[in-house]
Amino acid sequence: MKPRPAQRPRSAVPRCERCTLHARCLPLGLEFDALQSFDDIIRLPQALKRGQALMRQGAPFTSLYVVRSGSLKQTVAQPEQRAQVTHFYLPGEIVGLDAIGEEECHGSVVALESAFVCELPFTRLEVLAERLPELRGRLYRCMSRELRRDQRMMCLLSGRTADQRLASFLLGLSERFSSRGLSPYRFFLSMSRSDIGSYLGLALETVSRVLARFQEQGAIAVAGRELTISDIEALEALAAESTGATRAARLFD
Amino acid sequence: MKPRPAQRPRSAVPRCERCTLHARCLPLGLEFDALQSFDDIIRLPQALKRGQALMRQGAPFTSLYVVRSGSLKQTVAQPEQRAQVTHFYLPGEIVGLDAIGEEECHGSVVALESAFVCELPFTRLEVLAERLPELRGRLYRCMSRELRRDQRMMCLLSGRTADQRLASFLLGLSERFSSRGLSPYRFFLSMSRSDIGSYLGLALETVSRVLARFQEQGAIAVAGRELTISDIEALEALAAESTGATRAARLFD
DNA sequence: TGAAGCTCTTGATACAGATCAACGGAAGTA
DNA sequence: TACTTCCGTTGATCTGTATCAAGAGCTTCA
Repeated sequence: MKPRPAQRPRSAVPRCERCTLHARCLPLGLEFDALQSFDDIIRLPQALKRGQALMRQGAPFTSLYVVRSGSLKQTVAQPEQRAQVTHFYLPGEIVGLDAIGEEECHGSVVALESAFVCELPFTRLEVLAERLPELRGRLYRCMSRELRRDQRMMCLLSGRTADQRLASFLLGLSERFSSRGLSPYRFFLSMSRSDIGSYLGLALETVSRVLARFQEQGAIAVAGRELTISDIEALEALAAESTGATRAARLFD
Repeated sequence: MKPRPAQRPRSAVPRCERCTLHARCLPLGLEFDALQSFDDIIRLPQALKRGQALMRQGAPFTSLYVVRSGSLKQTVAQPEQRAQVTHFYLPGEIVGLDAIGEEECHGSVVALESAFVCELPFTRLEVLAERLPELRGRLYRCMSRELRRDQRMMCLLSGRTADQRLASFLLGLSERFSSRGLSPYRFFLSMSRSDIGSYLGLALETVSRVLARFQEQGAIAVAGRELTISDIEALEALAAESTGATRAARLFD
């Protein structure tokens, strides 16, 4: 069942401006008037319950969504293959950039916990972008940044050990939470070990084992899904770890 | 604005229109006038010799490039890590989309063989996109498509065997060549085994061994870098192969 | 013509991580 | 309350692929 957007009158102060995520969201850098226009095309935050789908793979693409609170995962199912987790979305991040220019959604997106998302109907966004160069630039930049992020992920997936993948993953989360004003050292993993494993190309048992080892080594403390980074430098060292592969890399220097 | 003579000289016919790649390139779908404008901002094809760099990681980003002929690879070097191949570019493909919105190039791009590229200075492209909605759409679509491509790659890298990766890689190349009017069954691998291995997250020895095995099985024939797909269905079966992971995936049905 | 570099192939061995299996706890449900 | 289901942990084994090693072709260049 699709959550229904509430109707609302146009308010004098753009809502986006008052949103706590404003500094990290798409309309960043828009002038007051532009922000007002942007605000007008947004559909009010929709609530999602844990496990509820925001998009289904193959469904027609109509809107981008910005996460306001909570978190979501994207999964892609390919024929003859286990569905894989391809993204985790945190507040301020944009869902659906990979569906632009196809008529259909590339993967399914599901809430990992109670969440709110703002809907941006894409055709209206395009019309608006026509007269707001700033917005166009923001959109390009977001997509380009995502391209780089995906490439970093590709580098992580080929060529790096389970330890390195997990350490990088935790550091990445830490940074994302931190830049949202939350603690970089203590946060809640809204995804299961199985989700993490799927995302990182590891078996869920491996995820569990490596986390346990990191804890033994004193880099982190885990209790269920509550995670504490107790020694971030140790974790960074684990992410960069000099392995055989790295020794070989030195030959290129 | 260029004054246009009443009677257009032959040179005013947009070069893009006569380009054999026109049907696959960025300006696809532009009207005559728009194409003319587009043509105006292109810098004439630049020649690259094998091994020559088009971009260097960290260098300032100024232009997108479209491959006219030949092929290139992108490599990303990360500290404490072997440089990894992240992309191969074939004619008609756009280099640099991942650098938009940063000031610097995300990876190095090097010619794998003699190549020609068309340069599109990005600021001029942006100005042009301001008044050509078609072009904007094309740009979004290109970036979005690349996002999906990268995600497919991520799925390939996590969770799939060496055989599946290699088979998918060959099929992907086949399709790209085919859609450029070249033979889908017989083509030249301009990249080394080592490049392929780096791209697919495999050791170069593994690439060599798997290719040899595919040949034994009658799916392909390889002689150095000359590749023939002798049984495309066999290759497709190898790419989709039902492994343990797949059996598990069936549980989700 | 040979020497020096490459790239590619092929064989032997080692190991990281998958898989199989069993169990305990938490959360929801009848 | 007991039952089911999901999630996480831990142990034992197995295997795909990396790594090490050696040699064969191909280019390039002196």
